[in-house]
Amino acid sequence: MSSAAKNQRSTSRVTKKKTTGPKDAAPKKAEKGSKYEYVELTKAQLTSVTAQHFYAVVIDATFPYKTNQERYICSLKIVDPSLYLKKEKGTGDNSDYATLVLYAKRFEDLPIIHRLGDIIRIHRATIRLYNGQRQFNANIFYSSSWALFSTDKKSALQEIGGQEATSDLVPFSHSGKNFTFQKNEAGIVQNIRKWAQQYFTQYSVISNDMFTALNKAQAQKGDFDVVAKILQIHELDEYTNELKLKDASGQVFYTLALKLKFPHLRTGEVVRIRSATYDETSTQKKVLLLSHYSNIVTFISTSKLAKELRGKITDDRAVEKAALKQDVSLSAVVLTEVDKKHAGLPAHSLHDLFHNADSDKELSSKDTFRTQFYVTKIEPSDVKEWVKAYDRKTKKVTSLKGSAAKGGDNIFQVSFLVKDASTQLNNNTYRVLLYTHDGLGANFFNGVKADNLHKNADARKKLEEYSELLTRFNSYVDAVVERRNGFYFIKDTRIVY
Amino acid sequence: MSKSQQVQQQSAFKQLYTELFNNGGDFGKVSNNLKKPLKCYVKESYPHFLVTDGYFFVTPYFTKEAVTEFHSKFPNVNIVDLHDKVIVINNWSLELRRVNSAEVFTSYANLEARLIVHSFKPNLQERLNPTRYPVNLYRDDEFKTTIQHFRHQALQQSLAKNLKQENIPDIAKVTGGDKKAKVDAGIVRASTSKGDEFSDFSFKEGNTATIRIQDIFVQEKGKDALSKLGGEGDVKVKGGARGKAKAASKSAKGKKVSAKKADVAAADVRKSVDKIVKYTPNKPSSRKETPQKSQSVPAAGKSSAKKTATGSKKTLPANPSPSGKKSTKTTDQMTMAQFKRYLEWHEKKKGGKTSSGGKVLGKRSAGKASATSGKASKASKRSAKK
DNA sequence: GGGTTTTGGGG
Repeated sequence: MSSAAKNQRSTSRVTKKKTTGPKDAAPKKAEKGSKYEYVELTKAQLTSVTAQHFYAVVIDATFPYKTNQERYICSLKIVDPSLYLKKEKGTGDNSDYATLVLYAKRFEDLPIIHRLGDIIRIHRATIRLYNGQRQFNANIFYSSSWALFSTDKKSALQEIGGQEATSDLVPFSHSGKNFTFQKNEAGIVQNIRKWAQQYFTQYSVISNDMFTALNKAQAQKGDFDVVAKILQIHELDEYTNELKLKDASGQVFYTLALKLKFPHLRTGEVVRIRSATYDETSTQKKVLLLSHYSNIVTFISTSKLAKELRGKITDDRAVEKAALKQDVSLSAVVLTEVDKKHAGLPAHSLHDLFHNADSDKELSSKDTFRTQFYVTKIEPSDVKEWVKAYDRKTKKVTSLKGSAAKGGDNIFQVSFLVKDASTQLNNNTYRVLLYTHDGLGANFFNGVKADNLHKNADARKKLEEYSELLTRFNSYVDAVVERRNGFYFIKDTRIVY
Repeated sequence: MSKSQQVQQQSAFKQLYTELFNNGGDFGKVSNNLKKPLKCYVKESYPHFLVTDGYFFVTPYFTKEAVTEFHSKFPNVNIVDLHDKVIVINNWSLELRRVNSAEVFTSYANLEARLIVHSFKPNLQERLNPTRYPVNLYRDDEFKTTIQHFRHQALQQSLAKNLKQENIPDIAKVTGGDKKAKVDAGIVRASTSKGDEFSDFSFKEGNTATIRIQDIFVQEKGKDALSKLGGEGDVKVKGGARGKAKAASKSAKGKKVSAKKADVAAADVRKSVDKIVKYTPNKPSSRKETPQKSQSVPAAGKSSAKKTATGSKKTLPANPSPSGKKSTKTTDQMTMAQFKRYLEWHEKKKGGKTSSGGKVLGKRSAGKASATSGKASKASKRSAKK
């Protein structure tokens, strides 16, 4: 009858307290087979006072939030093969759904939805009609329980290595200490998973009536939902990421997303924001405000909507171009782009690169890293000395100053004194080198080659402008660096402004 | 060098605090037209006292004079019971402080612009209009960025001053193929200041002595009000000086505060009342938890505005504390949940240090804050939140 | 329940 049971919570979340935990995900009462009978959302008896069990696909969710001293809530929108399309005429392919409200005494007892399209199993929920809609209630603090199954191969957290891997029939997270699974459930999970994949492939799921276009955000009275592509994730500080979003309307907005709360977000992905408000106090850039119950979720891989938006929305850097015309801009500008071949290279902070690289086993075993920083100072301060004559045999460099022709090749020999969020408050600055003697970083200055800057006024002027651009406030460099002899050299990185 | 705010900033706090940072922390350089009385809503009064301008909440820091004057003029009103009330801050100033942002949530990147209150009064009858849910100014995207800009300037200035002699690694030195070469060779100290934290700032750090809300609580409810109720009177406050050990020793010295330079601007703060909170057509609002015979607000746009003689000493709140007289009960104005919360808060703090700002409280602080009253004006209503 | 805590940079 039951299989795949685990002793520990399968969730990766850390249970801070150890108070009397809620009951098992699947309270075991009878010893006989089908203890739980799963009903379709549409079949659940509205008149029944008995708790019911079901499997459903999540298409929206709040983040679990505290409402008072003793309660936490998580509200979801769910669908299944019996309930997913509005039947009324003129509603097009607008989605229909039931709501599921889970109540708990602890934050840890509620499900965190990072991705739409995943499957949730509920035991012992009650149902009623609320505002003409089917609403299921699950009191996790009493006897209800939940379990989340990933529709894609890996859950959102498993994809970033933040959660233990599980097989197809094991939930990546569940309430309670234990999880039970009846033999007949395997088919149910596989069926609804397949249905979910097809459903997201054929429909938008998040139909137009379920979100607001960003170019209409300012006119909204209260909060609204958004569907947009993440153009950029800027690490504002140790705890916060600033997302640069753009939706189908073409409007760009920024919003702050706590790293701990939304660890699964990645540049280029399409997301849905459940509840945001227009910030009337931001005058330098468009900003969306989030609340503690706000959520930012991605879509399962088969999502038609996400796929369309990923391909349709592009970054024209219009905001940045305008920002660079101001004396001081509050919009972060990432000046560079790294070669596509490093797309999968994980990023590391300067703290890791300079304070942990020799002590951490993982870090010390690697020599190529992706990293972001801002340049506080550039040496030589005299731009004309950025390019030197280099003798490959003696490894000696010579200033090109003076009329005498120098032998050897012209190379860039520049040192950037940089800093980032992980080192924001300390008294250090870190050396990252742009030395092109071996070819590394040769294209950094976007086409400006290493030439005698004492003579080539044109090149010198461009580099002086880049010097200013690099060291100006709110300018950032996203680079790939290679460690050689304890030094980090920029490579495969190019300024795009 | 500062930004061009083409659009008028709607939040008074954001505009004020931003200007302070953009002017190097010098309150004297902040636009005088912004130095007007501040009318704000008291979002919370204990264990944290927070006021809002309709958009953001910040912590007001009361000087001893402000507290003394308040208690003198409003003998039956507890500062700690001002939750959900409106107050008008007639005399104030701003100052920059270096703090530990890991402990002070109304700060960012170890910097805090503090609103020093020299004189304020309650507008017990006034209700402000509903506004957006107030959020922490120090968590605002643009404001955080403004503070980063401030630090960026300080760092670059420090670097220009301390790293005059350049030192670029020789190519011969970096091409050895030495796998064991350590990366710490790339670490460059920005300034010669002691400690690991960057501290080479040029701004004049504020040092106005203020009174912690916990002390005001004890003053108003009695030194053992808390312990009597099960909590501990000995509470510790987070924040203030940077570094715990440092904070303790520092405050222990109890340095005196020079009352002169103190608030250059304090004196300028007068003019007419600023319309901090947007007023709106009034509509009688009724609050559930505070049974107050709230006067229904006049129909006009501005409203109930009881212009209680602000500067006069005679004024007695038409409608004192809920109980009609100064309350000493710690449970006043609190729901069971809130009560439980503050008891827990005290419980958690006990055993900690006693000082907060790193300054001594006792001595009079800076500036002879002359309470200038603006005319309380545009009143409005604020529907009670649940 | 389409919402507002403090853990006061998951809540």
